[in-house]
Amino acid sequence: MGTRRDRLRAATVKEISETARRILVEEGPEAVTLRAIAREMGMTAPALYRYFDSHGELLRHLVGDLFTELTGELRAALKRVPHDDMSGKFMVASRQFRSWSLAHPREYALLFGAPVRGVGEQEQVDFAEECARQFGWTFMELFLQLWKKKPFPVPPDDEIDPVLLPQLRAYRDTVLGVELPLGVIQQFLKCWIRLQGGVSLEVFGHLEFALTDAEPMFELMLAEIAPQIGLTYTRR
Amino acid sequence: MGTRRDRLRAATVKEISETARRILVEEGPEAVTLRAIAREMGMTAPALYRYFDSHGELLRHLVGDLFTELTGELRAALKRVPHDDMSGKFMVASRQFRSWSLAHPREYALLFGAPVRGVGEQEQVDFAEECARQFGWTFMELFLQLWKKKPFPVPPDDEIDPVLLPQLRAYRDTVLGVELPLGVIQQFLKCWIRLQGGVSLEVFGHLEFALTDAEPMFELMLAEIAPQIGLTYTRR
DNA sequence: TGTAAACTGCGAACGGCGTTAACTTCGCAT
DNA sequence: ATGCGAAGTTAACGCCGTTCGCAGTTTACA
Repeated sequence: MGTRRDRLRAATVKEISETARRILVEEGPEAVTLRAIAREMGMTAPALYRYFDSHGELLRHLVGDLFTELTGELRAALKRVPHDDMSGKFMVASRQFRSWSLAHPREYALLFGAPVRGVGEQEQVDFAEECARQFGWTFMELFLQLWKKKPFPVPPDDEIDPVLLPQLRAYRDTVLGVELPLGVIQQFLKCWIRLQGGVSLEVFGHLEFALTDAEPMFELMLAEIAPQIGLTYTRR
Repeated sequence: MGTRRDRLRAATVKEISETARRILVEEGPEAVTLRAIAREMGMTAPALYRYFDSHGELLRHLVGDLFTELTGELRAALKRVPHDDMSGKFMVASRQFRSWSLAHPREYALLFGAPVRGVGEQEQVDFAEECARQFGWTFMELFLQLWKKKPFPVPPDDEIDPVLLPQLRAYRDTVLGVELPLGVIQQFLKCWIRLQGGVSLEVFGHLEFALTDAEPMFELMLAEIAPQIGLTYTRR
């Protein structure tokens, strides 16, 4: 398997990814064209079809890489927090997510923006989708640790919206495959929606009508969420 | 002003807008091309330049129209609520915003998605921007009425983050031009971020990893927000 | 009323895009 | 050494936004 051609091929794939990434950062998502990538590499566009079936698949691969990078940074940041400091872990994960998003708005748009034509359609088992799952699991895992270590009050099943209940159950049993009250998942979703919702608005500039620096609002949100899940808010 | 040519011109502008809108709805944002619009109208693409300086400006005009439509629907819905029922007004406005967004995902992406190249750059005083302001004011106005009619507790200035304080003050004095505690604006932003943040995630499909129908989560959010601003949550 | 200006459309063209097809070149296994 | 398949090329097709020059029509004014 270690044949010379295989190594060359792997190197080329890597160079394509890196080139695409650089163009994305420097010139924005719409500049990530096959011809631009090829040009930058001293190749021609059709040659890229030896490595990716289409422009969309190349972008999807890029999305996967970005998810992996983001996940890596989150996990690295989490590791730097003492194992028993769950409040610290939650704060760090949330703030790190926001930081990465603000530092990489182009990339963020690709990962969490409106689904883009040519990126959305998956063929069979998707690489990018798996990376996204990894990312999601990072937060979910943290949340589960949180609850297992120091259970916070969650609503019993019969107080959860009957439309929501089966959805939560399906998600728990099919995707998560863990045993825990559905109220925990409801609480997780509530928190995650606030977190990512807020970050999305900020990254896309939809708070600029009133704010030049939305960090205080983000911290305010953290301070409001923390006690809901049995944590104590700690300043940066 | 009522010259024959002026009337024809106005009619053409209107037809262009409607055609663009129809293509947007039926085939998605990336299908709204000058050539497609012209084709559908029995014209050629260069002719459209007699009416809009560029593709981007045409899209910006479309954005303005969409904002106006959305604002109109919100105001109409608000009018159907008794004047003194502020809880009802808040619920209706929030739910109507979500409904419109879910019913018009393509349009929503154009209005509230990641800033699109060619749409973002404005030249001089912008039509779309003014329409967006109108939309924003609809919610802000409701919020002010809310507070004036039945003031809810808001943090005093010296409890607001010192980084946030001047931003809120600038927004109140420069944009709003009304007299009210800065804590009210902070509270408004907190609510608006939750509202639009949640709707954005849902419309863009970023809750589908766990939910097929996010309405219960939206209602849960409303139920949590309502008491924070002196309202009582009412079911749909 | 005659005429010049302004407006509105057209076709052709430029460069860029994704993608396909035919063709060459070169690495590598038998 | 030969033959096969991988990796690259060029040429082409049909899209796209945009510009230019030209025609026909409407308007405004002397």
